[in-house]
Amino acid sequence: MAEWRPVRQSRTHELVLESIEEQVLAGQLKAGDRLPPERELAPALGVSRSALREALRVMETIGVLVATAGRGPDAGARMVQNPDSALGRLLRLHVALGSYSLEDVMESRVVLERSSFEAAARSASEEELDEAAAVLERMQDPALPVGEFNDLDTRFHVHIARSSGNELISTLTSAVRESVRTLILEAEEATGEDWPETARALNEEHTELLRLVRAGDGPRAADLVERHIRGFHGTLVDDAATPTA
Amino acid sequence: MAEWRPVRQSRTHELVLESIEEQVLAGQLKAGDRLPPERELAPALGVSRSALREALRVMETIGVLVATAGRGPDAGARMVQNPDSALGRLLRLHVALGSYSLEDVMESRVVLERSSFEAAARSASEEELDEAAAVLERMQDPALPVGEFNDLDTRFHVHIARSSGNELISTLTSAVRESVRTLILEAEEATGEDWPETARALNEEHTELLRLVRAGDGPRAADLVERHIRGFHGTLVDDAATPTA
DNA sequence: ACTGGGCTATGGTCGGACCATAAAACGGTA
DNA sequence: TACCGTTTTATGGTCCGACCATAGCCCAGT
Repeated sequence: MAEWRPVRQSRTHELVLESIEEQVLAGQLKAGDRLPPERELAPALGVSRSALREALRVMETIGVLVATAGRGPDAGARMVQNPDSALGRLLRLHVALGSYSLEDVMESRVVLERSSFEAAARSASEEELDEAAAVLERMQDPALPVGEFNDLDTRFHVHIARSSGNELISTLTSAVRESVRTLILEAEEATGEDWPETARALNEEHTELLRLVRAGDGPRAADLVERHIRGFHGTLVDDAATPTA
Repeated sequence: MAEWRPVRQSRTHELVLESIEEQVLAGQLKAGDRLPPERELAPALGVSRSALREALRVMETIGVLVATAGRGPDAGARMVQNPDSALGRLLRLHVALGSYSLEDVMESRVVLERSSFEAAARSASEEELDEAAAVLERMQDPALPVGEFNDLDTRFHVHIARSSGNELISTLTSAVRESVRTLILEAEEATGEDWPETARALNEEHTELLRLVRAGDGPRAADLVERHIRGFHGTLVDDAATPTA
């Protein structure tokens, strides 16, 4: 006997969603296109404005739509391509809810960033690497607050990912890194007086990473970034296992 | 002079969202917890029910909340962990809108699945691999419709990813594969009378992949899955470049 | 040509009514 | 007491109509 899932028909806003999604998948609704005003579209679809709005909100959450009030050609609901914040929030919440273990997240970072660094060593432009170098420069300041150090750290990694030329991998890298932002931050703050030494060591690794990428040495860069991530996330995983240590 | 982004205060539902997200991040709202009924929560937060509902809809989209009507302990809005469909829809729409090129998607699959197969070769259980084998078994039928073949194909890959033990990577694998589902399907259908031969070749590769995983030969399995993906996605990318070819 | 004040299109919010669903409470009968 | 059908009620889902907020547009007056 087959299994029977409840059919759960209706839920108007889901139908609306399907309808819009269909248009997107069929290519009839492209990035940049404007949707009709809510007050027109709702009756055209035969639903209430509230139901339509809930569907639009979903699209907005996914990062394929923005809505701005007012008048003129830029007002109203427009299709866009902004996956980053959407993916970020999604992973952040799921990590917080424990959908994914820290080990899994660390392993994913390793996989994604090995690829990023290898690709960056192959194809990143001088200009992009200079920007990454500028980020590292700012991280040298020993008086830098931990929070800012952490943000620049993320920025460096994401920058390399972007420079690798693969939009999807760099979006994923950014989202995964951001999902453990507070955890990393807490771990860094917990180092207490050892922080300056930790920061120095991290800076050294980052500098070497950039050097290897510049030298076009993909394999070595990949290996180092793996050690780099395991090194720090590793302590994180350990701390999580023995909280008071 | 620094840049000034519009501050865009309010948007009530976003504030509500932040408030809920805060509770999740603080660990005060865990998977399985129930939220108060909308009619209580809305006034408690000082917002209208509609605004609250839009925030809840966002949470639902992200896959951290489900809402069911009715009475009893299982009714109402509950926190859950269901990232898969959320990520699937997100990537599917973004691929459709052209946020990511086919090359990027293919490259991401390579990166993710190399890791999956390597890990599976290391740690997958006999039982899980038997299930993967059962999927392959069903794909042998030469009379199988292309659509079903495609779905089973996805299932095989996702199954291996799951068996690798990394939830995050397997979720990503599934979502990425699903985002190009229709594209792959169209390509397969376009093979016309060559389809049986194509299917046979794919089956052969799948069988060999499973054999390598069973043998615990991670490196070779990774290399083969890379060739496997590039082989088929490769034609896809080429076709996209020259549509009428 | 400029400037300022109203106009209007558009999304955002609100409150309240009503519908749909599913469990729980109830009550009657064997 | 055990069962079964009916009613109640808690809960999300939908709809409507009003009003608020925002930002470009239009036009009158200088």
